[in-house]
Amino acid sequence: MAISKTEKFTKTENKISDWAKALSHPARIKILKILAQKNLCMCGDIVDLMPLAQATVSQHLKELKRVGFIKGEIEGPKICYCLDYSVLNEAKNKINEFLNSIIIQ
Amino acid sequence: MAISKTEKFTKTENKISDWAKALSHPARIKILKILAQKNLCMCGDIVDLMPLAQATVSQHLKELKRVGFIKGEIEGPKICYCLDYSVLNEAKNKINEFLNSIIIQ
DNA sequence: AAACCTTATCGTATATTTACGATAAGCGAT
DNA sequence: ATCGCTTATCGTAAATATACGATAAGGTTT
Repeated sequence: MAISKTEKFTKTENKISDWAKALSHPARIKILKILAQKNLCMCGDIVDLMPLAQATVSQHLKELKRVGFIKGEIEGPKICYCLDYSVLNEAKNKINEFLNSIIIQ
Repeated sequence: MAISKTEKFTKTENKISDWAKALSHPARIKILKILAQKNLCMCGDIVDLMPLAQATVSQHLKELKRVGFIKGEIEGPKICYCLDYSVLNEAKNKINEFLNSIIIQ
């Protein structure tokens, strides 16, 4: 974009769109699914299951971390990723609330 | 991006992320809100309520039309936009279903 | 410490997104 | 037909996003 117009919109509008942005790539949807199935997951295992290079997966993980959907903890030489259910729940509720508010009159 | 990797992901992963992409800008969240309040809305009225130039608003409307969240009908010289509740409902349900599937074990 | 494994970051290329002014395209009224 | 109004599209600039190989950074093991 040219210049960010974040300040022209409300906090809620920015929050909803920011969560949506984190969900706006199929790779990130797939990563969230993988983490949901395994509960805890070594970074390397995620990379193995993804059709993308390690560096690219790392970038997607960073974006998911940015909004707080996942957390990573150092486990020796590896990193153990897991979902942050409280943030995911908040996002789920607020997105749902928003969509309901525009659908139901 | 370099090369699109859409074919490497499932139809559902692509669908969810595509809906999320449409919601990934505060301007588009605001446009949906405006349309929800007014039910029907002339394009010009939307432009007047947005902190962006007419050409930019038109681009955002195009993205919302692309995924089917809104429809536009020609009304003489103007264009009347409205929400497509069936598509919005489908998106709401599928996004909610997805988030529930990763939150609830 | 050296070799090894794991993952983040850097550098880079390309595509896409966002934003805007200017213009075109379509309709209504004069 | 021309003028005025409305909105999409074009052209363009700048920012972001996506992808990958290469490298760095940090821990383990030998």
